[in-house]
Amino acid sequence: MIDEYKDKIISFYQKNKRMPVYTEIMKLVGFKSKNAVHKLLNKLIEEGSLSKDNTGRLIPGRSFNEIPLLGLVEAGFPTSTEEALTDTIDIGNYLIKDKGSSYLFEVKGDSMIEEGIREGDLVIADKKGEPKDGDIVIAYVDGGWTIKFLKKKSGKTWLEPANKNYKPIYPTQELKVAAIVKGVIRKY
Amino acid sequence: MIDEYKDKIISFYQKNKRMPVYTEIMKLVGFKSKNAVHKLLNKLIEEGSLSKDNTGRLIPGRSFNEIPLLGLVEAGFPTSTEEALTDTIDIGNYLIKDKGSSYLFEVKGDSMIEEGIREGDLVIADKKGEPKDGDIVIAYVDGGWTIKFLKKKSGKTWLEPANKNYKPIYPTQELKVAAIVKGVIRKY
DNA sequence: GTTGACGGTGAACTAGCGTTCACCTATAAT
DNA sequence: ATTATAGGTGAACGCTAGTTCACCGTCAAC
Repeated sequence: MIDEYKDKIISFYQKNKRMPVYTEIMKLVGFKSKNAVHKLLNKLIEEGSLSKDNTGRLIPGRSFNEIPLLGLVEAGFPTSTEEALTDTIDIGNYLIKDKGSSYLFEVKGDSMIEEGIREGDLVIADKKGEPKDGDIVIAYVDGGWTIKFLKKKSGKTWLEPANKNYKPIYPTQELKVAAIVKGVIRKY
Repeated sequence: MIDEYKDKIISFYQKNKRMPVYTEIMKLVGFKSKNAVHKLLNKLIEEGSLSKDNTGRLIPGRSFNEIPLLGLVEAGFPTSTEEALTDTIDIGNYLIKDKGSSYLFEVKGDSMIEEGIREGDLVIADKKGEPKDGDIVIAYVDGGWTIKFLKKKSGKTWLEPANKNYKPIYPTQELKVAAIVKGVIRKY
């Protein structure tokens, strides 16, 4: 019962990007009294699904933005119902450190295929930060944009693909590293 | 100036998982009057960074959860400052269709390497839905959990790795498909 | 049968939120 | 020089949110 209520509140949060107020929860779960809502919320807070910040305002709990991380594939789904669902992750926070300087790009071509980056994948790139040897970067080189490994050695800087069929790129004119790739996401 | 204000409000939202109230915005941006906040918000709403729902409550705009998608890597960063930043994506919504039946697993081993799924990657798997031929699945087979391609043909069902060094798995006892892989994420 | 805990209704109270109005001060336009 | 506009202060106000109190029926424990 209480889990149904929680799910409804979570749905509301997902949909409206904010927590519902008492009267809205009343309608959501079918109560006729704000006091019932109050007691429900206290329970949810007690079990940790929800919390209030220092000003007493309702803020979503972990289960609102995060999804459970069940460990290694080898471990499979936890047998003992409940338990072990401790770890959860907010994918956005996991992938994006510095929002505001992060951008997504769609990958074209197979030059990074051996690194597991395929055509159609999205890569998360951060404009901030100092690119290091070995980083995957979005770079402007010799008149075009590309995604490659950045190599730095003894003062030289060049790009290397992750595909035996392509050759390293030793810039003839300019090599501008615009962003460092921080993550890859693929949807099936 | 106004963009600074917006960034501060966004930061507040990221941190507290809720929109600030007028007095909080006052402190955030250094105003001494709630009316100034009111006028600021009207501007932000007008330019679409923010909005109010039908009950008049403040809800975050697209820029709060989403990050810009700049198109193909080949296109690089837009030259004309501003413009073309139209497309943005909320990574969570992009990857997860049915929250509540979605789980994350960490990949071990290299059996899916040719599909671009590597050790250490996280996969998003959905318990709901009917697994089809060709889907990547989390399955329990012959006493262990694994991630593989699901193959169905003429009444037979088996698993295939994406690695020439491994052989297909024709289940001797049981084959239980527990979840369908909907996405892959990798962090560098 | 009695008691107590649980989960809910209904009503009342207060703090504070969002709005509005009057007013002020630079800066730019005329 | 004058005017209009943008962007801010300060105060006042109505409304509603969250809280609290009194009360009630149901079910389980004793």
